[in-house]
Amino acid sequence: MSFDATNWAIKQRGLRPAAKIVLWHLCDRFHPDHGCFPSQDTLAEDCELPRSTLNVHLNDLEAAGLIAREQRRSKGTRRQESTRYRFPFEPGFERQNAEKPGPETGHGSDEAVSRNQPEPCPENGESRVQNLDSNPVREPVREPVNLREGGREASEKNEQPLSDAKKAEAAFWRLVKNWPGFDGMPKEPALVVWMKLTDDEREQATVRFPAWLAMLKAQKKSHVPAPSTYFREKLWTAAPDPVEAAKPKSAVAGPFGKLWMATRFAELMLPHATNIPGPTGFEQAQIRAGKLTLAQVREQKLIRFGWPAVNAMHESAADRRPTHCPLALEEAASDFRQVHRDSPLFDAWMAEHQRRGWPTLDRRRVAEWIYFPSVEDGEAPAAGLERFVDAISDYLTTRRQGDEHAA
DNA sequence: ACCCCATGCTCGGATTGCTT
DNA sequence: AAGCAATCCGAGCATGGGGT
Repeated sequence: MSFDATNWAIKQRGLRPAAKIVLWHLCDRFHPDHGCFPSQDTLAEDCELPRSTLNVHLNDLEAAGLIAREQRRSKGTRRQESTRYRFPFEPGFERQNAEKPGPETGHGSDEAVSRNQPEPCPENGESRVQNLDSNPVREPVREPVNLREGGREASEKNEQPLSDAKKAEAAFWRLVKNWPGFDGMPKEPALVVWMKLTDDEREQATVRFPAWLAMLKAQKKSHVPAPSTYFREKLWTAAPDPVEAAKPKSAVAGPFGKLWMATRFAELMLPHATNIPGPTGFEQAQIRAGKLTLAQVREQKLIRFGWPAVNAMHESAADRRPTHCPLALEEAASDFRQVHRDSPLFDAWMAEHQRRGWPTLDRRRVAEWIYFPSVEDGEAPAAGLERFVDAISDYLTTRRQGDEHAA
């Protein structure tokens, strides 16, 4: 599955609920390297819909330009195979839609570029494949735009806000002039989409472009999506914000695993929150009655409110939901060792928690095996914890500075 | 010839939610 | 409550191919 793809699916608006579910499951079956080709039976089962209804929604999604279907046949046997589904964020999708001549845009090469079977085809109406011209994503030019001299000239001297059309156009050319492979692409669709963005979106698209390119490179993507796709799908939102980029990168980690527990311990090693609520009226009464001491109340409050991030992790873990954990802790976490929840070592760890005033783990709500910093035979948990803290000292320093800065 | 596979499509009926 | 539209569902047929 692809988180990016499902994330994209969930952001689509204006679809019927069931169509959105179909799109989501399609994206769930999408693999960045291999594509997406679930059988209709599989998809229908995923969506808990009958196949007939599934087809209705597939048609809707195709008409909305959110998917393109491509029938496949086995090369050897010519037997029909499950349909391949393409998405707008895939390079092939863009090329099919952008270069196919349309009644309004009028652009496109003479040769067919669709990978669909030539017969039946969109033109003859025997719609076993998509009707490319029904794609509403590609919109007609609403205002004349100068694609050549005007834009380039302006780009040379223009440093003002992107508020009027000419300046926005200039910014467009500055951004795309070095776009990989843009020479051979049609320019107009990209410019049209660009002009529809808000000033703020154009700025974000520009600022984040280098980070986005770097991200593609890191992902070893061989193809850079066309500018029109980048603008239309707002792909820059997937790239780290230059400000946010300074923060540690994270990964999704399951509860009680190495990285999850390392994150939990790292959070506990940070200074606790200071906005701890005072005793409630009931607690004050209990203190007056001698049933509780003020210190006990404060201790309980600290456990409940002192490390909100840890409590949030505990809540997620109760629902078996993972947590985003900083990858900076991964190396230190690799030394963690499994501890059984019914073992004396687990008890010793919880005793260490209590000694430090930390929230403990409930034996009944944890996994059977939990990872803790490695502890030698006869050694107290505190020693293992100390080694872990040493190993992540840089991370903790950065976090403390970050928290101070944020405060 | 018959069956199978994977898909596209249509139809009538049921359900649901909204409006009057 | 009645009417209406949207949505969903199950059944069935068609297409284009392969396998036996």
